[in-house]
Amino acid sequence: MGQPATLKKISSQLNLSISTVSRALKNHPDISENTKRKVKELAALMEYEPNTYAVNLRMNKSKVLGVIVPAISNMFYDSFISAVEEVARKNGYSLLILQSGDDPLQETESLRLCRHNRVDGIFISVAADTFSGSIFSKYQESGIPIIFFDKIPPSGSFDTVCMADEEAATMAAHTIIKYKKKRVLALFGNPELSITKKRKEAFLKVLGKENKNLITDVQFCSSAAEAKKITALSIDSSARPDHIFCMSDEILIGAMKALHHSKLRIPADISVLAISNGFIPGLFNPEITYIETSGYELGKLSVKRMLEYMAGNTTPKSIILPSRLVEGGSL
Amino acid sequence: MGQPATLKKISSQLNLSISTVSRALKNHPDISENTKRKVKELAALMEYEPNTYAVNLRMNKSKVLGVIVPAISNMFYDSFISAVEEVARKNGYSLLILQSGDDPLQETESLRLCRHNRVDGIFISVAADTFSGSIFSKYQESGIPIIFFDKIPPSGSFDTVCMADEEAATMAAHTIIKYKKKRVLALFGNPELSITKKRKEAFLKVLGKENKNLITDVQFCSSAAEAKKITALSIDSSARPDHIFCMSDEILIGAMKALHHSKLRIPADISVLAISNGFIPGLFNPEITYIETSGYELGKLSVKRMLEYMAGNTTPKSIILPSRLVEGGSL
DNA sequence: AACATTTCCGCAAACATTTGCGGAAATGTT
DNA sequence: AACATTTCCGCAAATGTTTGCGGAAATGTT
Repeated sequence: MGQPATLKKISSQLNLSISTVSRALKNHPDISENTKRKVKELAALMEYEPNTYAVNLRMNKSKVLGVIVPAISNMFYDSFISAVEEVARKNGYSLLILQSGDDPLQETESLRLCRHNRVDGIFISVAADTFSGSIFSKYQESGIPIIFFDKIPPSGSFDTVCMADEEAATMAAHTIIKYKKKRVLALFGNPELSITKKRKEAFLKVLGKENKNLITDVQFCSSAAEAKKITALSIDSSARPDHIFCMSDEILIGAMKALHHSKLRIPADISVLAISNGFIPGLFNPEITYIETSGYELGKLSVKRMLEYMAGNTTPKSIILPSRLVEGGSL
Repeated sequence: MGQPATLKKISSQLNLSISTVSRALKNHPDISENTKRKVKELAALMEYEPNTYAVNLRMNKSKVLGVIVPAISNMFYDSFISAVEEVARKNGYSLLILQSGDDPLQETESLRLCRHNRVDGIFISVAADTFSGSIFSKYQESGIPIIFFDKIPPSGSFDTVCMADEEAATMAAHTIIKYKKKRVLALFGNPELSITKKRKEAFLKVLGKENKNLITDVQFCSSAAEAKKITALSIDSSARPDHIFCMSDEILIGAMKALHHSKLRIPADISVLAISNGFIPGLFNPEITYIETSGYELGKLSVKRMLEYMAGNTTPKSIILPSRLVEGGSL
């Protein structure tokens, strides 16, 4: 394996033209079976591998998909990326991965990098502070398909693949009512995110009207540490909640740390319900009951939509992944 | 943002040659400040972005690094990738991510994809079943630098960046002795992996000679489920261990599930010590004492080594990341 | 004013590939 | 045997850059 083989080298060895070799390797009908065989044999021997850059330059496409997430080191995004990688690979695509670090500047920079690397499509879960969709519109106009997943821009008509946020939150609320809880501490994430808004509204819509004698304390926390602090404060107060609802894994982790510090028993003294990717709830004792929002499934759906889009179906779609209740022992 | 701008378009608008525009944008001394200014202004206006493929083709390098891991969805590899992305980005590199799924075939295929995409360097943690380093040697001969991290091939002289496996295991053993444990259930991972071998040997080296009246039960488990089963069996047996040592996060999770099912108290009835990336131990109550092996730090070291290598320092190096004990409440 | 030097820029080749077009040779049709 | 058709292959342009080389114009030196 010295210098990589090229069409030129193969062609000169066989006294053929470059174009003939190129066509032979792609089974072009113009080329006789005989020469095809000879070319393919030599190509295999020389471990020929087409130069992606020349191909991409010529074809003006890259067979690479960009993925932009706030952070790679996060169970949800991991499973998402993992699924995307799997399906993408099967369809001949590779993945370029960028983190935005929840920073709009770095997010824009990542978009630029995607364009710079001429990716064929972009998956993006927007940073917490991304306020406007204008940047995204600009990229879409330039023809490169963008699929938004999980966290989507607040405005604009884009292609989105989301959890059934309303459904999950509604399901959570109904479950809480079913268990006849009296005082609920409801922990939500960053209030600026559409995902938070959607979940909160759906949650309150049910708890507000269906149940008069249920007190709901809604709190926002944008980190596990904050969730821990708020939970600790709440369970030490005179009006201790008998239930905690956590909008995400991160929040669940914070809440559980606070609960561990107290001597409260789950679910006897206080019950817990979360919306989660599924991994974290299983680590606690008892396992936490949760409403599943699978990053893995979301990933699969996203690639599927992307391939569809690239096949020509470009009218914006909003795809929603249904959720389901997974019983643990915390409720 | 219609059709992407090219040097040609800029040059024709300014009545300059392509080469002049190219040079102006790179501050070549041959070009006058005046034309430089004009060119740069128009380039900015047209949102010119050099076509990576043309550049890569011409320069024969890609500014992309390949990362091959058994699975993306794994706390350790996440944090590793996260660190690599951070540092790589700062140095102008992007990341191509592939999973091997612990499958040697897919691993080879991933290597092929890296070559196909003409990456400038590869980071790889080998699949469990990768037996020989011959494939890797072949790639190295072709000039593309490969850095092995965490799980490295059993033979051959390669560039490696590893945890201080011996040190960590030795530290674990000494800690166990210090706490005067009598019966230890020691859970290790896949026995075929060099990382398992190294940790097991170092661990037994200490426990074997320094302490005669300490019984060590060594078991191998290649999944959390298996670890759970083995732990459950062990703690139900007549000779119940008073300590459990877990070689990895995955094993810790399995062991803890078994412990949760029992009524044993930690650390009163049974103590726990793990080698871990740091995230999982903090989720339990009490938090598990662990010896830290930071994927994040490993990632930083790996990129550093890669850059060094690409700068010309190509004599193989074996870099080791020291470990430290993090006190929880499980011991 | 004649020459040497510097400043600034363009020509053209090269990177590896794809593909429309044209054309020679072989085969088929009267 | 003359013509039409098919089979098989090469020419050349195009993709967007980078860069060695050469050369005209401007400036500097006697």
